[in-house]
Amino acid sequence: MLRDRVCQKLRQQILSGELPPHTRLPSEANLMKSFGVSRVTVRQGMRTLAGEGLIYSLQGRGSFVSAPRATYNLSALLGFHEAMRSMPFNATSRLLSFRQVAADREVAIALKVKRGDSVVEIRRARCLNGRPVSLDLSYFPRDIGERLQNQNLDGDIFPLLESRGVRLGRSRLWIEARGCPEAYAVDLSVAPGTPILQLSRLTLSPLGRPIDYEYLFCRGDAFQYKVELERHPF
Amino acid sequence: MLRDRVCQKLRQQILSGELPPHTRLPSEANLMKSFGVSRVTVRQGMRTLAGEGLIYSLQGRGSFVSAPRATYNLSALLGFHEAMRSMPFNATSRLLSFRQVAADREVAIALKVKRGDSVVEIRRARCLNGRPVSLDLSYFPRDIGERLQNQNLDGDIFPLLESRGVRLGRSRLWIEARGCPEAYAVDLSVAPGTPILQLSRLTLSPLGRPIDYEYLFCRGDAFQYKVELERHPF
DNA sequence: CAGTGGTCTAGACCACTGT
DNA sequence: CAGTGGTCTAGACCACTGT
Repeated sequence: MLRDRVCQKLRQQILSGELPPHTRLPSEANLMKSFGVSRVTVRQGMRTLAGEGLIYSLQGRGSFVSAPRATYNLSALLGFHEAMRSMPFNATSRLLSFRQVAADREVAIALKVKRGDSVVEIRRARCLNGRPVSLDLSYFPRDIGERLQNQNLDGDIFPLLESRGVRLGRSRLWIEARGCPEAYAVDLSVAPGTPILQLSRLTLSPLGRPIDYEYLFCRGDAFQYKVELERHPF
Repeated sequence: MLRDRVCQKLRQQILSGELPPHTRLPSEANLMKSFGVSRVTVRQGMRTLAGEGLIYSLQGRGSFVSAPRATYNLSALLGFHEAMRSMPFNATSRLLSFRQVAADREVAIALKVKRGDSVVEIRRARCLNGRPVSLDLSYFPRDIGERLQNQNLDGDIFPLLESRGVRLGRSRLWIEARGCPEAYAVDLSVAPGTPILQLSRLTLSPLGRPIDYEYLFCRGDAFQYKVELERHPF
């Protein structure tokens, strides 16, 4: 179909990052010419992309690439790629480092190990449409972290752990807003001090053993987070 | 706008129940004539309604009224009307009975009262677009149920309770499929034995006191239920 | 076969934005 | 003012369904 050609071309350019967020798309008149189709057909294609959340239009000004704002349902206990699978975004991860470190106070308490005990730290950057949206710092008890050694960590860790015999149960989540620490500013492409969301998530085995304590430093403009809440916090 | 006239007229007919689910709408050609608009305008209106989930189209056959299939997020601890507020459906409730009864075994355990103790029972029918979708049986400890006496129970009970000083905390939910009991078949407009969903929901105060034990007998074709799950039940 | 929705064209007038 | 997206018309050809 003609309209699909318009969709696919623009979608590819957006998902690849070639057209970054808030870029103006060619005008409808230009798209008519370059694709050799009528205006209705151009508009049907644009409407499809708008429905996917990839573009938005402003009368008198033009159509623009949306900033990806995926809904990340944190209570479903899904990894980043699992959660993004149903979204019209191109989700990628990049392993930054994998090392053994001494547990600091917070990590030690969360993972129920002694302060200074050796734990496995994994740092990864998550991208949507080629732009960084979050930085993940995960800490695992040593015996569990070792099962991830020499694995491909560009995907989700949860399914990987499960395939290696680690069962997951429930997780607990804390959310706060803070200024972006200098150490993470470059990887997130924001200025230090920019308000970001920090999520801390502890995932437990079905029997309550700590499996993973994770910090996510998230650009606030990238996600909508969803957490099922009690009616009133108490 | 012309297309809005098409939308509004059809939407009103669907929400009022005048056009029941699976009814064929007038053909696009007929709508063009009766509204005096072009085909594109008719189709834009139809697309809006399809986006709202109110109609669906089959090539070569026609366009039809959708069966309302709302997503009812049960874990959010919302009442029926609260949950439906964002849906394009016309949600109504009807009080069937309000009485004091002796607690049977299951209710007594759930509400932590003695078997045979007096509890308040409220029976209500819930409708979407004028058609019955579920039958609710709610049981309250007597002191709480009494606060609902002489209240308007056509809306949600949760906000009503809260306005009368009862705080709600969390709820637990059980789901099962069963044949529709004869006693409820008429109110649900199904034949006895038709597979329906039975939900049992116990709602607790923030301090863990049982507030409400509720059975929902739901037509399976009316809802999509959503419950956040643990990764693996255990 | 007649009737349905799916796709597409060429053209019009409009409201709105920015210069 | 020129350029943008928003709405709408009249008409065409098509694939599909049911008789």
